[in-house]
Amino acid sequence: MAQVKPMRADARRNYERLLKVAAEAFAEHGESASLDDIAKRAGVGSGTLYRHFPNRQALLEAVYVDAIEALGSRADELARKLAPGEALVEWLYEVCLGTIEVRGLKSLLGSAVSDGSNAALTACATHMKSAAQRLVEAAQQEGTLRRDVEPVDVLRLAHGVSTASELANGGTQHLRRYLSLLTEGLRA
Amino acid sequence: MAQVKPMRADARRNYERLLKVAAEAFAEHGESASLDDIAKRAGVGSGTLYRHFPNRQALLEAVYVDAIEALGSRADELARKLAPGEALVEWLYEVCLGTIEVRGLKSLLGSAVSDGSNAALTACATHMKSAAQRLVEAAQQEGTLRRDVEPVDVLRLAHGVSTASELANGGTQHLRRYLSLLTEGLRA
DNA sequence: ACCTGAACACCGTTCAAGT
DNA sequence: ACCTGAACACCGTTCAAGT
Repeated sequence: MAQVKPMRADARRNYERLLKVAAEAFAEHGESASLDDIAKRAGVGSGTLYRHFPNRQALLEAVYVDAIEALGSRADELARKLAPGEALVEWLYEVCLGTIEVRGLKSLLGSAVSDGSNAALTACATHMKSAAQRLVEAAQQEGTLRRDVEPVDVLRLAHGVSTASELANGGTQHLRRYLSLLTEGLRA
Repeated sequence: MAQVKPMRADARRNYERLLKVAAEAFAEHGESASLDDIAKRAGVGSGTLYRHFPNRQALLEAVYVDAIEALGSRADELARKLAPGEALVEWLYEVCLGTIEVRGLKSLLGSAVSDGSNAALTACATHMKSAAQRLVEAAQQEGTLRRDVEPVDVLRLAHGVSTASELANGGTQHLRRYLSLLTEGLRA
């Protein structure tokens, strides 16, 4: 595999400034924060932003890679602590909570589990799908989860539950309840 | 109640042209079709569009009132033909199908069942909610639907199921299956 | 009373010119 | 190799001037 060529010092500095500022901007203004504004706040020409991140999805992915990684690890932690079925339910809860609380994450995860999925987010898509797969297969093995659902179905439905929750004042008051309705339906 | 003042002939003509063109534009380009383009295609200054429809939601609502009315009537038709529980399920299916196939309708129904709901769409919001209420209460009476769900919950969750379905190639291949997972969870 | 369209303040994206 | 920022083609929205 080709080693990634190290960036020039100024390029690396700009890249990191952009990431930092973008994270703040997405947190503040949501997933549709102005890219031009991000470049300006990072003290960088707009072209530089495009050089590093060819589109909004690429920037979103770069900003939230860590959060996605964490969700993946969380799946394994829960798998060690809880029975498979419970681990899946709890993981889905945390995924939903993340997509609601960490503004911008939802858009990214949404396109990650969408079919016409951008090649650029294959990375985080496969990461989420493999985490889901481990929990789904274990729960099916255990016999508590329907056998006719695939990992990607579960992720899409969780995305739907987040969307439904957000319709209530954009909050999380109903998240547990809405999710439990889904998990009732998923039960074997 | 105050009688609505009849519009001047040219105003009424513009209003109708705008509605017609907007319906085409939303169908073609989705709910975020360019308003400026709609005005141009209707042969009207952009200010005229704003005079009749102060914002995008207002225009969306005007375009889809009929479709919403139809969904409401459909609820009652189904209630006459089917057992309460089945009527609710079938109605939700048709609602989801509508929001996926009639581009632009989803955005409108989404904000209709959202809490921070614009006063302007109270009309179609109450319409959908009352249709849902009739089916929900009947099904609860019958004993096939959980008693801890409210009509608005059901509408929000249906919106979530549509969203989940759209993540699969924007199609309806999985709609029945995803919806049935939800209705399993809703069963008393 | 209603319409027009220029004007404004924003977008995202590209690319020639600079270092 | 990378950066800059002007330039372009778009938005939505407002409002003075016209009928």
